Amino acid sequence: MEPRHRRADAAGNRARIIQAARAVIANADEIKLNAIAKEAGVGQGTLYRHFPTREDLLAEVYREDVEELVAAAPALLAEHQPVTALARWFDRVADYAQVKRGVFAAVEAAVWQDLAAHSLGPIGDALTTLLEAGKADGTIRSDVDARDVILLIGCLTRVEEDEWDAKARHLLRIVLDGLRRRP
Amino acid sequence: MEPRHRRADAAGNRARIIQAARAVIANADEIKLNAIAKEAGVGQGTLYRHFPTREDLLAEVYREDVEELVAAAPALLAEHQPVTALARWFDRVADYAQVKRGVFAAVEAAVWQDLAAHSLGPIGDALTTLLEAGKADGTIRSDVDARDVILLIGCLTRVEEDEWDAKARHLLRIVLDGLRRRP
DNA sequence: CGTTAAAGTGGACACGTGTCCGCATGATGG
DNA sequence: CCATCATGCGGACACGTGTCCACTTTAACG
Repeated sequence: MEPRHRRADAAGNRARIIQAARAVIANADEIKLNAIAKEAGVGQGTLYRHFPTREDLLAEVYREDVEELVAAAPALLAEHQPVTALARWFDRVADYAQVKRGVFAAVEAAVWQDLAAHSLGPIGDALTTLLEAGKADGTIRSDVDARDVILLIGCLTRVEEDEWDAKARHLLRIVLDGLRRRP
Repeated sequence: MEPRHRRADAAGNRARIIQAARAVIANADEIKLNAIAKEAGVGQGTLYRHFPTREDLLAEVYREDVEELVAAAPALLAEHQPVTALARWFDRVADYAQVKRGVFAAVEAAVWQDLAAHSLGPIGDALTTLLEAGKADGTIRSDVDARDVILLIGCLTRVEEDEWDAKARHLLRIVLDGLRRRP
């Protein structure tokens, strides 16, 4: 009486949807869900059951990038002072968002969806690690949490392509300064 | 061969659309453009010609609030030190966004649409006034402009209703600290 | 194997957005 | 007052999103 798990074909469809999504994202500049469904050779109902929201799909497509970002946090902490580590991590975020352009917004949406569900999610955990280290040595203000930072980082979503280089890191620097403990 | 101005009826329709928008916003919690058109007794084509985007319409509906916000800047500067004035102005923003809830996002969208058009727009001008005063007396970092701040403030858009009181001002405070000149 | 019921499917459908264009309307010059 | 035609109207339409449900497939069990 095990939960009567899964259906091999369902997993196949799921995989094919992700693959199709990658293809569409790579080739078209528009990301239309129904186009992805068609490309994958499934009905839209199938797509929407596997990925209830557009964000769910994109988050899955870019899961690896997210994992990389998450893994970077402890690594940076091992090498740098907490505030420096946080600064470097912000740099990574800027790099990621620069290349992945439109997708950043969607992934971010997925992240704070996690937050709404009272679970921080992987990115939130990574951030918490960085923030706690900074609080512990007194360089980060004690009244901030991962959620605050994710919200603040969200402003990158609005930065236009052609001003990215000029604005993104600059904005993150301002945020970082805001997070520092006031002397 | 004067520009062959106007059409009295067009102005009337425009006014009726705004009125209808107010009604819909007040009564329904959903803001559907076609519902507004219907309420106003005009076709959707008419609505879309007068207000090409949803933001244009909402910005018009809340023009008064925006003007109030704009007017507050110089008034606050007359009474307080620049940083304090900026802090108070942020408070106003928080108040406004708290009451106008969903609309804040749209108005903000309209604002940075202005920015994209290389004109700061009224809000941008108000912010510039505040920032310049702060730079002049050395309390605000010199490398920020109104656009940066508008982008940063944009994070309020994502704050949920039920955590507004706890988060909004807190986030604005962090931003403000980020804007301060580092001692 | 055959049965059975849950798991899964896919496309039709409802909805909101935004565009487009043939038609009417009202200001203007005669 | 009438003729003219730019200005403006409005609704039909195309499109993308997301939902729903009658039907099919899979795999556990006898």
